[in-house]
Amino acid sequence: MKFALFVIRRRSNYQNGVGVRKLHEFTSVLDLKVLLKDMTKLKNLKQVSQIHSQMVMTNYMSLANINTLLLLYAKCGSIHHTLLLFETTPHASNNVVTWTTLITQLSHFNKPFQALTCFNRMRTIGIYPNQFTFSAILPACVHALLLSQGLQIHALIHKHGLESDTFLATTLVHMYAKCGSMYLAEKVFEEMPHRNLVSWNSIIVGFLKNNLFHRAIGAFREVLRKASFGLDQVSFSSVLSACAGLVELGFGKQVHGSIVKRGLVGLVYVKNSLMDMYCKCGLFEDAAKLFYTGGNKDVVTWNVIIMGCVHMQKFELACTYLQAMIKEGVEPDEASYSSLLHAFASIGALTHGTLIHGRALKTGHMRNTCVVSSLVTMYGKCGSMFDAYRVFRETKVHNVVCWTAMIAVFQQHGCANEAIELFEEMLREGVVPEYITFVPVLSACSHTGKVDDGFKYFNCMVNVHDIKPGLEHYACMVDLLGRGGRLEEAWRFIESMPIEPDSSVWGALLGACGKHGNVEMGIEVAERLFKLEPENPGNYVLLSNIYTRHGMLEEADEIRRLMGINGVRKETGCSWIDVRNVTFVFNANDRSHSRTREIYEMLQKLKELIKSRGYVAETQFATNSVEGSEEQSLWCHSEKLALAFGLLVLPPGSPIRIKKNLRTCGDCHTVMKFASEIFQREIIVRDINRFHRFLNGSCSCRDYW
DNA sequence: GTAGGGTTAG
Repeated sequence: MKFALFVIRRRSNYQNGVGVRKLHEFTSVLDLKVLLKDMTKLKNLKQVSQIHSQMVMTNYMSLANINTLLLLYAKCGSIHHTLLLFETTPHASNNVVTWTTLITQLSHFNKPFQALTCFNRMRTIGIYPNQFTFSAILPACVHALLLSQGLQIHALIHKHGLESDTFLATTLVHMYAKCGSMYLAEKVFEEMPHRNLVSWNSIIVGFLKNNLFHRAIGAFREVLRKASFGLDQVSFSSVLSACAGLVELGFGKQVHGSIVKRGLVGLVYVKNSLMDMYCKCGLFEDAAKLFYTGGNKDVVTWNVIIMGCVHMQKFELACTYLQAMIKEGVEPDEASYSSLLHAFASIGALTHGTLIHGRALKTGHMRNTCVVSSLVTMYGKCGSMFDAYRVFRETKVHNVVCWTAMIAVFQQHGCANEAIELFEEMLREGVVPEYITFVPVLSACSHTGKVDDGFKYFNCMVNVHDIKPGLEHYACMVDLLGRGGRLEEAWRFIESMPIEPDSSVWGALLGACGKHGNVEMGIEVAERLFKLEPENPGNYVLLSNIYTRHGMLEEADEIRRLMGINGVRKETGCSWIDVRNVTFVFNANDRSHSRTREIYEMLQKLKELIKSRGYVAETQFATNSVEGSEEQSLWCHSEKLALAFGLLVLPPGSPIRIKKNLRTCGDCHTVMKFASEIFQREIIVRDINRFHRFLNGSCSCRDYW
C-alpha cells in the first residue's frame, strides 16, 4: 500500500491533495483506491466532487468506488451529496454495502428516523442485512432513544443467527444501556461467548451513564482481575468518572496509581478524567497540579478546571481561566459556556452572565442547545425573566431541556399560567416531556390553586408518558392539595405513595398545616420530620409559628427549647445586593457596613411613610426581640437592610435586586410592596425558593408562596 | 468498498 501511494504521489505530483486534476493519468483501480483512501483525510467537498466527475468521465464508477464516494461525501460533511449519489445510481440499491454505508452515515448525521426508513426500505426490496448493517442501525435506535426499535432489531439479529458476534453484541449492550435498560444490557453482556476490551468498556460506561457507579467500579475491578488484555484510556477515564460520581477518593487515588504505572497519565483524556475526579472530590489543588504539569491540554482540560472552580464556588477564578484559555488560543466550546453560565446563575451574577451571552452571540454558540438552555436558566435565576424569554423565543429549535428551563423560569417568577401555557405549547410542538419537566408544571398548578389540572398532568405523566413519579412530583401534589386546604386528602395521598415519602413530601404538608392552622396534624407531621431531619431548623420554626398563631405560647417555647437540646440553630438570615459589580452582604441585625447609620435612618423614614399608608407590623414573623421590641427586630431583617442600602446608592428608577439565603418573611414581603410603590422602583427578591417581583405595590407571587 | 466504547444543558 505504502508503495502504491508513493507511485501516485510521484506521478500526479500529489502534495497535500492538490494533484487531483491529474486523476485521468491513473490507469489502475488500485491507484484510485489508494487515492480515495488518502482523500478521507481531506474532507473537502470541492475535491471530492472533482474526483467524482473524473470517475464518471473515465468509467471508474464500479460499485466499490461508488461506495467509497458515498462515504467520502459524508466524511466531508455533505450527507446531502451522499443521498443524491445514492438516489441517482440505480444499481446501487442492489448492494448491501451501499445500504450499510448510507445507514451508517445517516446515523452519524443524527438522522435516526431516515436511517430506520432506509433500513426498512432495504429489507422490503429483499436485501439481507449483514453484521455491519445491524451495527449501523443500532446507533440510530440510540439517537432516537427508541428502545422498542432496538428490541425489534435485536430479534432480527437473533433470527439471522448473528447474536454471538462480539462486535454486534457489544453494540447491543451499548444500545440498551443508552436507552436506559441496564437489565437488558447486562443480559446480552452475560450471554456473550467472547468479550473484548470494547465490550467491557461498554458495560462499564453503561453502568456509569445510568448512575450505577458501584456497578461500574465492580465491572472495572472484574475485568482488571480476569482479562487477558490490558485496559485502555476509555476504561480508566470511565472508572474515574464513577469515582467522581461517588466522591470515592480512596479508590480514585488507587486508579491514579495504576494509571501512572501503566504510563497512561500523559494521555489527555485520562488527565482530564483524573482532574475531574479530584475536583468533584473537593481536591481542587490536586486537579490544578495536574493542570499545570506539562503534557497536552485540550478544550476539555480547560473546561474541567473551570467546572472545578465553579464546584468550589471560586467564580472569579473560573472567569480568569476562561480569559486565559482564550488568550492561549483555545476557543471555548459549549461546555465552557454552560459551566460558566451555571456558575453565574447560582450566584445571580447578571452582569457576568450577560457578557458571556454577548460572547456566545459573536462566536456562533447560540446555535447550541446547551448554551441556550443555560442562558435561559441564568437570566431566570438572575431575576431577568424577560431576557430569559427573549433568548428562548429568539431560538428557533428547542429541545425538551430548553422548554423545561423556560417553564421553570416562569414558575419561579410566579407566572404560573404562562408556565402551564408554555407546557401545552411544547406538547403541541410534539416535544416529549421528561421526568424533570413535570416538576415546574405541577408546582405551577399548585401555586395557582389548579388542583384538577395538577391531577390531570400527574396522571398524564404516569399513563401517557410512562414516567414513574418521584419524590419531587409527590411533594408538588401534596403541596397542591395542602394549599387548597385539602389536608386530609393530602395525608391520604402520602399514605398511598408507592415509595417512602421523604422530608420534602412531609415538609409540604407541614407548610400547609401552618397555612390552614391545623395544629393537630401539624404536630404529627412535625414529629415525623424531626425524626427524618432533626438538624433542619426550618421544621422547628414552622411548628413553633403554628403554636404562636394559636396562642399556644408555652408550646412554642417548648419547641425552641427542643431546638436547643438537639443542637439546632436557626440559620441567620443573610441577603446580598450587587452595586456596580460589587456584592454587598447583610446579615440580620448587621451594623458592620460603613454606611450603617444612613441605612437605619432610611429604614426609619420608610417605616414612617408606610405606617401612614396603613402598614401594621406583622410581629408573628419576629423570631427574637431586639431591645425588647418585636417590631424593632423585624426592621433588622437582612433583606430590609439590603433594600435600604439599594435605595441609598442605586440611581432612582433602576431596579433593586436582592438575594436571600432563606425564605423571605411575610413582614418584609409587605414592606417591599409598599416600597415599590412609594419609590416607584422595581424590586426583585430571590429567596431560597423563588422570585418575588415587586412593582407598583404588588408582587408577582400574588402573595401566594 | 461497510462497524463499537469515553467530561457539559432543565
